Amino acid sequence: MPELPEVEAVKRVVEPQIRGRRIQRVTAHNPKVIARPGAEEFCRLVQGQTFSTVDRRGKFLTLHLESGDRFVLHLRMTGNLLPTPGGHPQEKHTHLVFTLDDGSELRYIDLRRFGRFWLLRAGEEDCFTGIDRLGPEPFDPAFDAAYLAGQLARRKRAVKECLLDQSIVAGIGNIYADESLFAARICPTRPANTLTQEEVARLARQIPAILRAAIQGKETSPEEYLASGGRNYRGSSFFQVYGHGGEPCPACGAPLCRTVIGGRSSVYCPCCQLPLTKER
DNA sequence: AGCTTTCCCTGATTGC
DNA sequence: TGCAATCAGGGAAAGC
Repeated sequence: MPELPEVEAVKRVVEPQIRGRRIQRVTAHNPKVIARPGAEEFCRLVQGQTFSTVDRRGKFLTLHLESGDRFVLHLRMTGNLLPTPGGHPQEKHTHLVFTLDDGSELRYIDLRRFGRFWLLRAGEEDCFTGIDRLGPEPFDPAFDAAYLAGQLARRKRAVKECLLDQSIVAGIGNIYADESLFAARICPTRPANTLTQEEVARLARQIPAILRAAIQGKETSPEEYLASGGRNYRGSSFFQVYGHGGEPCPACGAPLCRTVIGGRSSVYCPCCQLPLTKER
């Protein structure tokens, strides 16, 4: 489940491998991963173009082409973007293959087929992908305690659900929502509008800190990335609470609670992240 | 506008 | 051994 740090890791490892490479051919094994335009037109328009830079915004990647055209890509749950040498064995669930001018390939692999590609022409405004509806990047100076307080104050839903809302802040998924709330010592079920100023300030500070640390931990080489099939982010030993329900809290030793919030599996410490009490 | 529900997908796991 | 039910979850869309 790639979130901001994993998508950033993909950007960093993929960009230098495709930049300046000309696309000789595009093969769409599964047309459904191409949301716009149709698969046939997509392949025709992209063929012969040359890759330029790669950008990340929230969990979206934008692969720029030298013409000014660009792909937008969302990996959703199980998408992988994998540069491979020519002749590399093809994995199951490979939906899209870009054959490059040095014989290497850029492949899109996605077990559950939730991921999507969009092609936008040079200068074309993006009102298709959802990037235009994203909230600020967690590293943007605009994402501060005052902004977050304003967003949370008008919502009654659980604070964790708000962190998962991409229009409030971009890039957080289930893992880093739990990790950020643990670091800020806030119970994930707390109604968003009941957080104190201090709690909001802690959360606004911890979110970028947790994500920055995760990005640093995701640094990978092209060889290592290829060997993992583009799934090097699967490791979870790094996490304090995510995936550790029932185990002792790393801070206080109390058993971590597992519950479901907004349909998402959630883990928190019942001792460090106290639920709302009457005094508050 | 905010919130809830449903849908899209397949592999792993569980139950009979 | 085999088959069905359940779960995992990011985001769009529809309905309240």
